[in-house]
Amino acid sequence: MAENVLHATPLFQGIPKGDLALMLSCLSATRREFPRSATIVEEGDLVPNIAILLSGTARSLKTDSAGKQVIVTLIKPGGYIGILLAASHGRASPVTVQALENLAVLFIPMQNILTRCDCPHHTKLLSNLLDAVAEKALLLHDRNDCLIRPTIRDKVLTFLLEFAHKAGSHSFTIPMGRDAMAGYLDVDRSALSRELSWMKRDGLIDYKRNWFNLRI
Amino acid sequence: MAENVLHATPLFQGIPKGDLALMLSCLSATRREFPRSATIVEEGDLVPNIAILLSGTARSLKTDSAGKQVIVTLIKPGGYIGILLAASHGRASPVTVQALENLAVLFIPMQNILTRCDCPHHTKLLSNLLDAVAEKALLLHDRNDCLIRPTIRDKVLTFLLEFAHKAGSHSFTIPMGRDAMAGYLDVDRSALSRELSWMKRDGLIDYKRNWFNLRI
DNA sequence: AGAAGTCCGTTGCACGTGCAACCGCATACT
DNA sequence: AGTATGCGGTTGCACGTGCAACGGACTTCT
Repeated sequence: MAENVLHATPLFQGIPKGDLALMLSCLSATRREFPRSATIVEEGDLVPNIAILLSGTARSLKTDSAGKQVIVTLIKPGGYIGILLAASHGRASPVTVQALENLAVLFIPMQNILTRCDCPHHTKLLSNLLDAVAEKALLLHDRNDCLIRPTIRDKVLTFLLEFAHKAGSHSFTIPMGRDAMAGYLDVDRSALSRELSWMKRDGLIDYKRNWFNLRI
Repeated sequence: MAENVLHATPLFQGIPKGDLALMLSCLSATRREFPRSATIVEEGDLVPNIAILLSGTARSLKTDSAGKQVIVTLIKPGGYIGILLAASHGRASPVTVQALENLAVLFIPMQNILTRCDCPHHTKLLSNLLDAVAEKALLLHDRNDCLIRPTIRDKVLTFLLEFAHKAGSHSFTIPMGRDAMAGYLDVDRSALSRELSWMKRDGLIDYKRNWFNLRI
């Protein structure tokens, strides 16, 4: 079961299923379990391992200057914990990662990924790792692109154009509801609904629930 | 001269100066020149090479939905062009990179970095590359952290706390002026000045120009 | 010294948007 | 069928902030 999740994870893509177990032992990957509401990474920790979530869900959150807790991301099976921190040298974690349910996590020491060993597909693994880190960065870049727009309308247009670009069509469905969309764009949900209807009124877009159509 | 810039660049840190030339030829690095206002990367391009700016300055910009051009970053000698795109597989560039002056650029095919060759310090190079990509991602993360705060005061506090954390002190100097700070936080400069003086009035911070002191 | 430029702070005003509350419409469950 | 729940749209209001314009402190150049 663990292997199924791993094989679907981008880090091990392109690596034959039969070679996975060999690679994992070569990399000294270790499996650990965490009970519900345990802390996997604490704010300020150094992270020498890549962690892959095998089962359960976790969340990363940051403590505000006022002590308020801000949820940053939700991590699902197949997702990474601290991949950026492990890839970077000596960066302290800006977030705390908590288990929302009982977790099974696979740890892989970053050092073992960097140091070439004799097991097969190591080049592929490195390439995948680099790809995963770069992809994370590009996703952050995409969100920044939306966040820096001055008005909600601009944010929404940037957001939708990115989806249209990926879909290769003016018409597409987004994989989230209004709440998540508002959270991503960092705007109030009702303000987002208001602006969306104004944009429809102005003939910029058409939409119904999660389906959108750009008329630009 | 090119080697001086390269040796200072994070990608080649920890690699003895004497071995650099050998590595570059092993990696098939090629040097190219660009005249002022030339385009190095176009929006939508695929980027198979890491590019390191040897001399001159460049900027990356993005064309708005309204056709307006938004400046994203400024690139100085020793800086990278398209490192995230080269590290990611098949991602099209979201930005255009333009030469602001005459440029000298060093191109290194990403494939040659990934595929282990016999030249020394290749592991170090890979580690450095991963580190550079992760660092870029973490910088984007830090900025996101500021951008998602609801008010200017929250943004400023997050921004300053990050600096205080890095400096290890409540008192520090930031390497940018009000314009750049306002740009980073994506707020109006005058609104930033206003909020800063209110925060001083409220006893939260003290400051003078680029010097700040947190009293929290 | 005078002029011009740069950087930063101040302020009046208007507009965008966060906030709260409410409603309509689905789907799911008993 | 009736109720509960979740999601999305609507609206009045107040407040934060973008915007524009101006002034002061400081630097640079002629």
